[in-house]
Amino acid sequence: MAEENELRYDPATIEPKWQQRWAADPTMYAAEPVTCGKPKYYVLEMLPYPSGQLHMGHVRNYSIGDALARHMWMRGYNVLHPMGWDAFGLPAENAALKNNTPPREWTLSNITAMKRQMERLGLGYDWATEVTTCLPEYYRWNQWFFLRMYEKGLVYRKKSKVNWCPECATVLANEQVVDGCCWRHETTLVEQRDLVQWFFRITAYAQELLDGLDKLDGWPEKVRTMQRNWIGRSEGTEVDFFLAEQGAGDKEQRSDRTRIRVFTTRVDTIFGATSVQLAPQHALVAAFTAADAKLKTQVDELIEQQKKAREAGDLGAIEKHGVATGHFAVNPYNGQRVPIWVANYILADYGTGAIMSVPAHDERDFEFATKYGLEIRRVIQPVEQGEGSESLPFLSEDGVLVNSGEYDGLSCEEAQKRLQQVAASGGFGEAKVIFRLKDWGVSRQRYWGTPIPMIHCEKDGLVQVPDEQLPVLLPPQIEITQQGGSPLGRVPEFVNTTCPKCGGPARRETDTMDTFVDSSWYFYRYTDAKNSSAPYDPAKAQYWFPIDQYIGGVEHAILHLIYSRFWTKVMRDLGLIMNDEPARRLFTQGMVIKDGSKMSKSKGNVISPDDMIASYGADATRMYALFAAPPDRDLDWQEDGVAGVSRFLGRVWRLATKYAPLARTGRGQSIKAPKGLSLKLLRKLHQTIAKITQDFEGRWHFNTCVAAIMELVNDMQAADAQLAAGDVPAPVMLELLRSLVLLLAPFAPYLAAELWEELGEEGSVLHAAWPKSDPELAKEDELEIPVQINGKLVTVICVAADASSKEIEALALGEEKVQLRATGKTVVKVIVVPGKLVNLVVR
RNA sequence: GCGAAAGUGGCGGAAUUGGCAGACGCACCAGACUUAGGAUCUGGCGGAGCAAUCCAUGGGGGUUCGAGUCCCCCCUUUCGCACCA
Repeated sequence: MAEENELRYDPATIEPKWQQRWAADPTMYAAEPVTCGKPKYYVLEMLPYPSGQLHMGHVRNYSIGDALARHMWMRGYNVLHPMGWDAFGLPAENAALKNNTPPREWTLSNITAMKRQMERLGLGYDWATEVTTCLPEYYRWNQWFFLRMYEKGLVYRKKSKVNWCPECATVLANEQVVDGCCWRHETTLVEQRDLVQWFFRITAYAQELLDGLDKLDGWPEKVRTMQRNWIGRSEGTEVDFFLAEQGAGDKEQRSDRTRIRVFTTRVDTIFGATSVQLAPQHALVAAFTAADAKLKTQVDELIEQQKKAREAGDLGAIEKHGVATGHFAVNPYNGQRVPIWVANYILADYGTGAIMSVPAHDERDFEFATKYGLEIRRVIQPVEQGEGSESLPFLSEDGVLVNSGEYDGLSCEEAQKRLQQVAASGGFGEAKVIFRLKDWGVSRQRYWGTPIPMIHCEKDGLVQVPDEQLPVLLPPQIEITQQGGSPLGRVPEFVNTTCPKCGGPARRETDTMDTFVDSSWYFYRYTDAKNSSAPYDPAKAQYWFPIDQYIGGVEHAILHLIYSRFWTKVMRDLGLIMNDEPARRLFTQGMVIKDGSKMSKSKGNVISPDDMIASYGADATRMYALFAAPPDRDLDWQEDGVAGVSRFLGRVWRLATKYAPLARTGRGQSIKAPKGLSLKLLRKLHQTIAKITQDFEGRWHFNTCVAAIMELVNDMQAADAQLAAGDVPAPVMLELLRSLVLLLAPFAPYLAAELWEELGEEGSVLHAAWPKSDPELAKEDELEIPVQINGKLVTVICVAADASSKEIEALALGEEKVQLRATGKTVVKVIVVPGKLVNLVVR
């Protein structure tokens, strides 16, 4: 029995042994000083929220990052591979409510548990640079940045309609509203409330955020497209229509008139404007309805329709309704009076919340005008009359103006320029670029977040907390309740303070910051995590940045990844870094699914990493996560597959332990002109090295890397009888096993460490040099190449690797099967692709 | 509706530049060893056929000596955007 156990791969023994040894050396995964002279490599996985449990998505994410980090270590790079915790946020407060545990305790104990899981997985992080965002030593720098940004005019406060999630009892950023619902509560409709809020002026960087995307060629096109859409740049013109008051005629002074500013991308069609459409929430509508109860009812109906559509998550499909206000507006270009309508398809928060309606040249306006019988006036004629060019709406900008007074005959493009100039000189409009991107609302009426470091003084107004008073600490003892308003507002010791300017009594700001502030710059902190006098040393950040490879889920394509790009640009403008972008390359891994759908508690299809590790070990679990699918695709978790990888690791273990004694005796001897089995296996080895090395450099198809290692092991195992008979000399065996272990090291670090020791190697496999493929050895001397007739496979011939086309052709034509098929026919053409195939065209 | 990605055995997937379709693994079948192991080893495993062969990469067309790969049309799935004026 005991003897049998020895012949068995037992990760439950091997892995904890190494885990203990590694834990005893905390510098094992530490980066070297910036002066070390090695090229640097910063590999980063997105930091997790400390929910208390790693899920398979984490395991996959970190297995990819860890394999890359280990590979780069072995390639001789100075590697920074850190980990931290995105530790502020609502779940801690919910847990506090449920279990009566303070958020801080709950969060910190979750961190301990998850860190243990990570260590059990054997992930190579330098814990000396660990960042925990809920600790004062971190969040004080959120406050510090807030103040610097305030000083630069990048932080401001305004009363505005905000997205309010009744479930979270707090405000949400635009980015956190998904289909009109809360991103955390997918069925909870977000309400609009009027609140005074703090904002970051991300729109100041809108153009740069957009332009930067073109240079981020190491990012997935998908993510760049999503960000482009989100930023939503649009070039056009703002034009003032004037309210034509009843009876006022044209006598009134232009300056006294009420302006209705509209935004349009097609000012060239303005002579075709037959109405002005206002969003139901437009300020002018409020003025109209105040004097018109019937209109008010109708407008309220429109607002209700919009709300319902939002609820259905389908604002785009809303049926267009509108109501005429009875008021009129004057087109500034031709003085024409057009009716003012209110319509449910006009968005209050885009552009000016008002449009000119040109039914002849806009699909939506056409639909609306048709429905309500509004005039449709063509003002653009196609350059070339073609089929369909006469039908309306005519949307192309490839045309010339008609029915447009002095502008007739101009091309659309020319007309746009001219009309913009006219508007500007006439003082009733201007060329304008607008963005869909809105400023980032960061106020949250929650407890578990970074306190905003501002003070309200009756005498001095808004006053910054002086730097030397940072951090503004979260009060430790607080009763978490579900009632609305800022929880900090209920803690008098927190709220009541003195004004730093006048020394008089004052009140602290009680809002906390959105947790996306925390994750916008955490990766800079890793470079200098213990710094207590600055967020980080700019020299260290400059050495490490940009991040060479960032790895995470595509769900952060907008929120986190746009905020951190913004933050990087702000820090650059504060002189704290030199780079424009945080990460050179971004990799978005696919989801881990089970039976075709996302793992979730409600579906009961959640696979626990702990269970997998307990059954098959960390190596098998990690390796399966890399083997089951290419990393950018979704991965269907199949436990039988993990068992298969575990069996494979067992084969490796048995093979290596069986031949390690022989291999050890080969140390120091050189391999001379290998032949026969030695040559065959060495050739396979060097092909495998080349394949895997290449994959790490570009494609990242780790599934085929693992498959390649399996092929190598299968070849060795198939030769077991010959190996046992001593057909392969000791130095060759050493080369084979040593390289096998090195290739395995990024994917199965525990087994690699164990076998490295078994082979009698000194030092850690982590810093052993990655094997180099010898192209001479990898080259086949004989090739099997297919012979086709008219593209159909007929036979396979064996030729020398350096055979000429003529030789190959002769060989192919001499084949019995070929002759049989070719009799009575003419060989029209012979195609020989050296090293690939022969194709005979016969007729 | 617009845009992107994808569609290959019973399953996950491979085929990096147009060149032997199905590597590697799972599941399954047969056998060996032993006999109760989630063990190991050997062999088989897209379909039809005794076979030679033929048919097969969502469907249809095309380019080519040759197409899973390139082009056109269509279908399905997933994701993103969706009255953005």
